[in-house]
Amino acid sequence: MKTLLVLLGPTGVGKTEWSIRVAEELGSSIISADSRQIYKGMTIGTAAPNEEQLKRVKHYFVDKLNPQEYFSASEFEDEVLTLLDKLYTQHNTIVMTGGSMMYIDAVCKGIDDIPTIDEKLRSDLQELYQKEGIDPIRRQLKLLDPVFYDEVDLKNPKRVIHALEICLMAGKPYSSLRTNTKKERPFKIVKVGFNRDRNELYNRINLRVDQMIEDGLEEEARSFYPMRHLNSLNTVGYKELFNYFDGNCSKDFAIDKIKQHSRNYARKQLSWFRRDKDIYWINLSKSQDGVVQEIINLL
RNA sequence: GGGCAGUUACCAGAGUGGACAAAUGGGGCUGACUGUAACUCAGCUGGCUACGCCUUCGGUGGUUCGAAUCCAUCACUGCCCA
Repeated sequence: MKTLLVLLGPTGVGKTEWSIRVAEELGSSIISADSRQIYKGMTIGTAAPNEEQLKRVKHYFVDKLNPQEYFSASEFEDEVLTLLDKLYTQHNTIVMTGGSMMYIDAVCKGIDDIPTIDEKLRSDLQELYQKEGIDPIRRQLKLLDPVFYDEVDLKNPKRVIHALEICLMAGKPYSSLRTNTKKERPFKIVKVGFNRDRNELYNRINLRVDQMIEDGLEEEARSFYPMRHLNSLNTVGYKELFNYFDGNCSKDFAIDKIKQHSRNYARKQLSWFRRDKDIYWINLSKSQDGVVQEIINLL
């Protein structure tokens, strides 16, 4: 039986190191489910696996795309499934690790087939939104897809706009494209979540940010400064420093914000993961003895 | 030693007799979220045996039907003069 072992958890919990240990034990490579580590050069700020770690285990989807390249959970789904096909000819178990909730779900549960929005439409709607606010967009959505209109959070511009984009792009209501079904996969999925006591997790995050600064995060961010408007750079650790480069705040303030936003992100990840009843949780604040074995026993 | 200003919930900070468990912001917590998701959005944030009750606005004592708001006094803090 082919198996995908998914190791997930909030940022800073220690996924990278633990997943490498597990992968080493299994002789597996690692598929990284991280929407930011996938970009080239964003190494320090995203706490991507370092050289030594990359040497120990082959990683996929790390340091792969240019920041200006488009990517999405759906592309991730496709590419991972293709890759798994190939890897399963050699291995029975593959490890996937990361904290990007939607990327993980895309692989495990599938994502509905929705047209990719072309840039013109995207920028047109964006312009409309900037100029006239959300109302005209809501009205159009109500006309084109009354069903979804009743479901969406109308206060969430991103969701409302996106729904309209899809309707216009597809030429039919977004709701008609939503299947609400979990796709079957030709492999078994085992999900393990790493967590820690909240205080410890937050301490680790804070210390890790200090370490990033020491390791040269500021320079790394500076190299991306000209690309700051790209979605890939709308990332904790960079956007705060951009703000500092702009002269809007002190460096210390930016660093504090990086810590804070990282903590907030960790919390949001946990909130997303908690919904998933298939996750087997391991608290790394308790004894770490036998963790690798505990995970392997789940297979 | 003298003068002035101040002390409000986790923090900052409104409120200067009833509409106050107390504006607002920050922070924190919880949650929603199927294609830009490290995004975007929402709720809660004194306690409780909760559509009602209880304890709060530095301490104490007063005035008043009623006080975070007025008076007295004590404590602490800041600025100014010695």
